[in-house]
Amino acid sequence: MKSPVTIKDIAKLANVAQSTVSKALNNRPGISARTRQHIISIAKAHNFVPDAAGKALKNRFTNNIGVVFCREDYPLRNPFFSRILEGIESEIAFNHYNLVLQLIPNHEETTIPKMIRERQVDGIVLIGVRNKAFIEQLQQAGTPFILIDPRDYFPDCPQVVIDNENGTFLATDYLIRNGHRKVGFIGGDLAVPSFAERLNGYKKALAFHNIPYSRRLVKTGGFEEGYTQTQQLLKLSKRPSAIVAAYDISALHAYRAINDAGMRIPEDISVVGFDDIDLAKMAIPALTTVRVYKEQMGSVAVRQLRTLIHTETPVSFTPIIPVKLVERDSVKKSED
Amino acid sequence: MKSPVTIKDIAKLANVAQSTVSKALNNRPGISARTRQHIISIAKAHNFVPDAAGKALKNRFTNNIGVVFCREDYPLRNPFFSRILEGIESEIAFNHYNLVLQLIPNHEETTIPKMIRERQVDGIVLIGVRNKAFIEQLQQAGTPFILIDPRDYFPDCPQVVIDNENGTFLATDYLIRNGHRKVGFIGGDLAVPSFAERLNGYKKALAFHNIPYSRRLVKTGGFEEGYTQTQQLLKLSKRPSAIVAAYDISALHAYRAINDAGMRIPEDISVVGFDDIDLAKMAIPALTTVRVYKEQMGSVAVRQLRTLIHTETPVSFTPIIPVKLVERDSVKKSED
DNA sequence: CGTATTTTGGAAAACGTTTTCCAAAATTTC
DNA sequence: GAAATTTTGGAAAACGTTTTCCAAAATACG
Repeated sequence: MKSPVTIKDIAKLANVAQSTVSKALNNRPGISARTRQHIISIAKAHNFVPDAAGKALKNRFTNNIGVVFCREDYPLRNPFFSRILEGIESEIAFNHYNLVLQLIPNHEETTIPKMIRERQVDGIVLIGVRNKAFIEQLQQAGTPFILIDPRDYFPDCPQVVIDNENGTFLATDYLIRNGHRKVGFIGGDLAVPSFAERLNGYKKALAFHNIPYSRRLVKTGGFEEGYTQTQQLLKLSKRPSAIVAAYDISALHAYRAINDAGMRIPEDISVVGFDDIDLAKMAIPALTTVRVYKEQMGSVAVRQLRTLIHTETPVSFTPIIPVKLVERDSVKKSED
Repeated sequence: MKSPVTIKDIAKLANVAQSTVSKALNNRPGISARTRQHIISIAKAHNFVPDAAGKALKNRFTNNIGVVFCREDYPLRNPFFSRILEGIESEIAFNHYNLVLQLIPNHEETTIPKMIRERQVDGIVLIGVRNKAFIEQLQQAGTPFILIDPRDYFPDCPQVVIDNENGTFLATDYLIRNGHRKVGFIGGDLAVPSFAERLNGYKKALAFHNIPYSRRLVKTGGFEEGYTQTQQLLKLSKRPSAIVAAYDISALHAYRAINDAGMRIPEDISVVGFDDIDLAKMAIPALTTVRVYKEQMGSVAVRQLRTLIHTETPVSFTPIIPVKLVERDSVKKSED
């Protein structure tokens, strides 16, 4: 590592004081246009770039934003989280911040990451964190933070959420309008609030069309159990003609189960997913699903966080990211 | 943001000098075990954590490692890159470093990212960078760096590479051993060295089995053109009974083309991929492919980089990550 | 031309660490 | 018990910035 050129060097070269260089380079008033130009040109010529550590020490701002995922979610390989990260990244890059990525385990005893305790970041975005103790530590420490799609409710925390209920309402409504009266529902864990919301949307759509809700048509459990959940639905004496999956991943597991049972999509059974991950349109047949604007969630979160960082008394405001039904080929439509 | 507790506060509380606190906390000699313990317990009690900026300023080490991808590769949504990133992340976390993520455009005029010029990172890992000017700037600046799977050859740079040639050799050899004499090859851009290597492996396997190489069986071009490439192969008067795809993504596009042509895998035509991304085993039928140990590439790169950072005169050493053929269900086997 | 005002640039301190050097205290040696 | 040696802890400087405060220089005013 070559020894870098410092503000002191520039001052010497320009025959001025350090403070003058600083003023010139940071557009501070108090020096003439002439000297400012002079200094700027010398700094450029010598490739001067102010040192981040020096700046951070003085300014108390690092220009870094931390992005925290749960390790257990395998956020990097999970296409849903990846897209959120893309949104976060682009917004951070746009604002000339740095993105510090951190995966944390989800134990109750998890302590605040080093990067925060050491004041390496000005604020953090948390995705999928469901650890109450962790959040409380953060609040105590006074670190600005924002939650994306929190798995547990932290009602008094700044957060960005998905319009889950509306999404499954749209999906279920769409199926019913296309002649499906018996609609199954598969998905994850009822203890997860966002999943509970999705189930709710399904129920509301049934109610809206005066179709009685039947517990037997709903299969919950592990996030990845779509295969067995679907098998159970197919075994029912009066099996559903359509399935709403709370996650595209579940829907794709359903695809396999349906395929293995010798049935065809959508001729024998229709499927609608939720999330619109990349695989949805790659699947055969392409999956009709509820699109979640994942990139938007990420970028909105960063924008919110930036105001949190730079404002003294933050106003709590919870953006709800809308959803949209994307019609593809996995639903059999009624003729009329 | 609450004002944090500094080393000065601890010194005051413990009735010692700052320097003594520093020695105690950093296991430096020159103080008695008694005072060391005393100071440590006080520091603990007051949740003292040394400030990163202060440390960096003094030490000239940030404990940050930069990870640089090309924006055009969409590395976050690309499962291949994601897995590399997972490997990088786990190795970085293991060493208590921070990961600073940075996507750069791939123009020739791209300048060194701010995080490097400002000395925010101790070194960087570059993935898929094919920009000569960029690499040269880096060398000039003296930043420690390592390349992963470089798209162009930078022979004198530290790098981690895939055993591409061996991979396609194994794939092609496997097909031939299973009775396939007419084997097609699809993939990306010949200007990309790693792709050229993959093509080479295919040729070598043919030669090994005394099968003449035919240019007509090889379809190159865009990374994502697997669909049309496969269509072309299927249209040949004597169409191949098997296809080697240089990337799993290409293979999955081939799946669609084959499906759309009304043929079945592997009964009518066999397919082998390369990379072993997640979708490979999820595909129907599960894709036989060449596994690349992507996580290992990432972690090896970080390990190499760490020695580059902490050594004065680095020894250039190029780890070649091995590959392995993973048999699944997309190849029709000969009876014998 | 002398005074009042404004503009300009510099000296010094501060941010939170670590490290070097030195003096005082404690211990050993005779 | 004094001298020589070792151990212990403190004062100060340094890392690269920014900011505050002040004095000198330039300009305006009468």
